[in-house]
Amino acid sequence: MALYRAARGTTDILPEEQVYWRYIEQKAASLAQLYGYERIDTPVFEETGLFTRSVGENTDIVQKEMYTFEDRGGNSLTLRPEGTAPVCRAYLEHGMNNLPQPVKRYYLASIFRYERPQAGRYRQHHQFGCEAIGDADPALDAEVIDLAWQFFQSLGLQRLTLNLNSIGCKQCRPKYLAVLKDYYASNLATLCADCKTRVERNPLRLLDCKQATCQQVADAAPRSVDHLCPECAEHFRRLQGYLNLLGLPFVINHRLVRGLDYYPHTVFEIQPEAEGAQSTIGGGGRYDDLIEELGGKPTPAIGFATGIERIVLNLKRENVPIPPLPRPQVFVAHIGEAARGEAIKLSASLRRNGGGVIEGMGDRSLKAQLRQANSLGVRYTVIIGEDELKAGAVVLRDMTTAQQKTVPISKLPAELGS
RNA sequence: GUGAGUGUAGCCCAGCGGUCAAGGCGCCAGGCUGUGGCCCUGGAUAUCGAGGGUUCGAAUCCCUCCACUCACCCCA
Repeated sequence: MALYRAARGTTDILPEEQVYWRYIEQKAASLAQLYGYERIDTPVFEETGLFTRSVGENTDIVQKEMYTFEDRGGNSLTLRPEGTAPVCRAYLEHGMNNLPQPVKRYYLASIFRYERPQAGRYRQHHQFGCEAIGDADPALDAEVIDLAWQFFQSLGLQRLTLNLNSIGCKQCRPKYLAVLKDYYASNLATLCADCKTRVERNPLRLLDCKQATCQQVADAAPRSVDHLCPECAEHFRRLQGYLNLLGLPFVINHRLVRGLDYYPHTVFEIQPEAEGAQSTIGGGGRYDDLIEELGGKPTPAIGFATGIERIVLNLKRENVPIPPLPRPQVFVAHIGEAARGEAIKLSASLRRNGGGVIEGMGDRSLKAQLRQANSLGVRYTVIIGEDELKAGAVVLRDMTTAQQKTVPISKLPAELGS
């Protein structure tokens, strides 16, 4: 029947799903506003270099997941695979370093990654993200984490875990990585095949391998928090103090690392308790070196992002009640062609008055039109036939009580308003 | 990129070698010629994922491909 279907890993968001999306977007926007974030929309594609440079040449995202193409002018462009770099690019491009710091921006945007689709994972997904650029205060870390946490709270998601870690800065991280490599080199025999290659390629990733035996090795591995330089240690200590002040129930997870190269210092992730492969619904951290990497002055920053699809998944899983979207409450039915013109005029005037109206179409029987009104779930049906036309009136039927009465057209708005 | 499972109307699905591919939901219409929801009756909608093979005969068996789902990798 259908000649085409949505491309692999993409999906249509149908009206049944839209309730969740509107609910989430509205919560995101109002919460961001409470913390002083203003919305920014960046283009869906950017010069490829922006991402290879910021996300990191050796990350999976850059190596195998980007939608990169050449346009007719020969430029290499890439559909954005994450939201932070474009915001940083805009920060620099528009001289936002001249604004009061930190600059706070949020976005709701499509993200594209060429991956094998599965539950909670798509080739086009959507993120709500916040970025606070231009301040190194650990209080800003705490505020961002609080925003992320409150976001999920306000959505009604329970049973979440807030994981926190610090993976050091440019100074202390290399030293820690050396210690980590040494430790793993001496445990090489017990590691899974993937981990054996990670020891050289991406040692931090060793820590969150899902293999049982690797987890035992990871549990006993040297901890990044024990190898922080004094500045990083102090930052992390103060952050925890602020989080305690806020009453946020964080747990320090020594095995929490993040997949993008640009995260130093603070990293955090929020995970639902429910099982399933996609355990993370939101995460973030500091990216103090990114603005400089993109050609700006050294500028500390922190942000976080959440996947809307995964939030929807969890809202459904936890049966969180979602308020319904408003729909027209009036159906206008007509009997015969003569009444048709009046039905059209009446519908239009009700709408201009601010009321939603659905009109019966075609020359269908009154019975059929009422059936439709019923399945649409409207509160009232207005009926216009020849009798009403002559009298300058309509029949107003209350669909819930099945009571109906004849009212003059001029009185109809008042009747519906009650 | 790797592995497993599944593909029959808009949706849920029966049929697993032999009449027009069954049922439910939904849709349309009638019973009630100007009145919905319940009930009853009727109707429309399926190249049985695609291509090839085996067979007198394939939705059913075999092969290839595609898609979907789930998991790994990785990530939101």
